[in-house]
Amino acid sequence: MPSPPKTTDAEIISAARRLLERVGESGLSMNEVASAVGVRAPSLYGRFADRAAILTAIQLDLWRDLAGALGRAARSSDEPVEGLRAQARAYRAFAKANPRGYALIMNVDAETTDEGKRARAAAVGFALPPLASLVGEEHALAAARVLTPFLHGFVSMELAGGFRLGGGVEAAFDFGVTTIIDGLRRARGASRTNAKRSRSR
Amino acid sequence: MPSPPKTTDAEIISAARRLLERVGESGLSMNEVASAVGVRAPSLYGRFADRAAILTAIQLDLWRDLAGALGRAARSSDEPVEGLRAQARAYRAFAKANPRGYALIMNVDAETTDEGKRARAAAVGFALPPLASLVGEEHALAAARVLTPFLHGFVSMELAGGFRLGGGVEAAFDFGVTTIIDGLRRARGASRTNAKRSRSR
DNA sequence: ACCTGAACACCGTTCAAGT
DNA sequence: ACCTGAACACCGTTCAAGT
Repeated sequence: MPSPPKTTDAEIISAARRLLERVGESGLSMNEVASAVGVRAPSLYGRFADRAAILTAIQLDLWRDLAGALGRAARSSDEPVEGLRAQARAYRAFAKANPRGYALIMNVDAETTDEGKRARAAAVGFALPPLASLVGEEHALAAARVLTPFLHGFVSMELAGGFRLGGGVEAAFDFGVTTIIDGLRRARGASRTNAKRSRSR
Repeated sequence: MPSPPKTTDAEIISAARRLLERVGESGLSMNEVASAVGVRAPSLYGRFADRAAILTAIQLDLWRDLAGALGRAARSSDEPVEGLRAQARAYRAFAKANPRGYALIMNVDAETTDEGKRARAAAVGFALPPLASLVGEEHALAAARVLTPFLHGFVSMELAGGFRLGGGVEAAFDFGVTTIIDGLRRARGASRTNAKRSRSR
């Protein structure tokens, strides 16, 4: 006499994600996740290997959401600078909407699956085309390694309660994005520090 | 018949810090901290309110170390660009030497005491003088809000295992620092986006 | 086929008892 | 004065038993 499932993987993940935002990673217990989907803790082990597997699944979910938001932003404009600005805004908005989740996917100790790595690469990748048209194909990766760290650093400092010395955080963010894009434009061609070799000579 | 102390606060903190780097924050148990200093877990509660208090004490210790390293770097050169470069290198070196500790002090969920806030402000403050001579007193804070997020973002992405797309991470870091300093120099005076008001007109 | 209570080894924390 | 074992409420996880 087979028992019908009381829940699904997807329901567990989304319940766990909501719980994560409410109680933080260390507060996310198997008991609470289970009771949020109307089941007992041991039942979760039929679907996920352990607590870490649930966290990993949440991460994948978050990476996909972030990649989606960045993709939409990228498609919002053909003009590279405007496209980059839109992505920057979308990135910050995502982090502010999912602060605990954002911290989770950026965590040092986070385990990642191959799927997670792919979703992560996709998210990072959306900045490359506009950067390429801004600084040239061969400097796009180097440029991404300036802009992306700034975005991550800014929002994670903001979420951690930084920027308390006054002044608008919104304006500071825009200023940072503008300054970096300007700096990158200037570095175009001039710097070969981070290019493997300079062919055009 | 008074029992002599078997350990000290300082010994506990430094043992806990070593343990943190080895096993990570979630692996740092009161049992292990206690046994590392030759005592039983309940004894720790005579010195620290709870586990969170030990983590907070570790954070203060780390902020002081970071502030010390940045201060030394700041004093290494009078030339603002060279001073900023030295601080950037010191910042990255600190994070790489204390990866788990670095993650701890930057954590969203971290509690902070007033002492911690002061040590944190001191650490951030060392970049202001060279930035002031680079972009002017009134834009120094805005400039710090571009450079510091980049530094934090870069090292935390590096520690999290980012930058796997090839190319030298070292060179990428230098390129970022250079690009941002250049961008900030150019923005001097031109941008009033993030200044409260423009007096010089 | 799926869910469950009971059990195990752990954890942070409290507290009365020891010296 | 400081340290300790015992106890409590929790936690993740396993597993035999239920339907």
